[in-house]
Amino acid sequence: MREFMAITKALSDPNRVRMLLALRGRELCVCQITELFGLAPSTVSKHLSVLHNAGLVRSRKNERWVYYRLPGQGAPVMAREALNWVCKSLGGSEEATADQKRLKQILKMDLSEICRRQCQ
Amino acid sequence: MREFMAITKALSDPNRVRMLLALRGRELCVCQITELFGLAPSTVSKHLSVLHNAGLVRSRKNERWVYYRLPGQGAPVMAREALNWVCKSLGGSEEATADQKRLKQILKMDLSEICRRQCQ
DNA sequence: GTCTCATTTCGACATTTGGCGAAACAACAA
DNA sequence: TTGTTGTTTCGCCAAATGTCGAAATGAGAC
Repeated sequence: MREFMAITKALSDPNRVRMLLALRGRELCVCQITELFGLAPSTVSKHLSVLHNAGLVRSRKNERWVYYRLPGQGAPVMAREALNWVCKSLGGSEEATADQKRLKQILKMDLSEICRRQCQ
Repeated sequence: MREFMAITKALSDPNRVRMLLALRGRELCVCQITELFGLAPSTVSKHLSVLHNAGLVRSRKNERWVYYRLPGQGAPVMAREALNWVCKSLGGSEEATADQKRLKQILKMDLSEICRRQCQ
C-alpha cells in the first residue's frame, strides 16, 4: 500500500506526468527538463525526487550533469505497470505531443548553453 | 489529460483507494462505507464524489439509501484500466484484507441500525 | 402537507503540496 | 587549493486538500 500510494501521489501532478512522458525512449538531464517546463531548477529537482522515490525514474551522474530515465525491466512490477498505463493513456495526448516537439529543439542545444541561460 | 489527472488525483488518497477495494464485487451504501472507515458522513460523501467525478464509481438511489458500485464494462477505458491496476496491485494487501473482514460484519447489520448509530 | 432521515453541500480549519529564491553540496577545472 | 557550475536542500509563501460539524436537500412515510 505504501509503495502504491507513493506512485499515485507522484502521478497526481500533471508536471510530473509530463516529465515521465518526456523521458520515454531517452534519458534527460535536469537542465533539459527544466528548460522544457519553464520551472525553477529547484522545483524540477523536487519533482524528480518524488518520481525517484516512487520508483518511476532512475538517475545517474555523468560529469557535471545528472541524467534521469525511465526504469527498464528491473523496475518493481507496480511501477512498471503504472508507467505502461501512463504511456498507453497519454502517449498520444496533446500535451505529450507538444512536449515532444519542443524537446526536439532542446535536444539540439548544448547542455552548457542551457544551464548558462538558466543561471541568469 | 484532464480525465487522466482526475483519476490519479482520485487515487492519491489512501481512503479513496480503500473504498474502491471495498466495492469489489458488491455495491455498498454510504452509511456502510462510513461505518467501515470511521469517518464523518460528509467526508465519505466528498470522497465518493471525487471518485464519481473520475468515473471510478457509479451510484444509484434506492429508497432512502444511495448505493455506490464499481462501473462495469460500460466504463471508459482509462477508468477501467485504473481499476484493474488498483485491484491487481492491492487486492491482496493487508489493508484490503482487513477491510474485507470488517466489511463482512457490517454487511450483517441492518442499514437503519447503522445510520442510527452514526446520527448520535 | 408535514415529518423523518440518509445524503450532500457549505464554511471553517489544519495539513499538505507546488512553487520560488537563497544557500549548501558535489564534482570538475584551473 | 580555489573557483565554477549543475543539482539539491532549506525556508518560506500561496493554493489545494482532508476533515469535521452545521445547515440544506430530497425522497419516503405518515
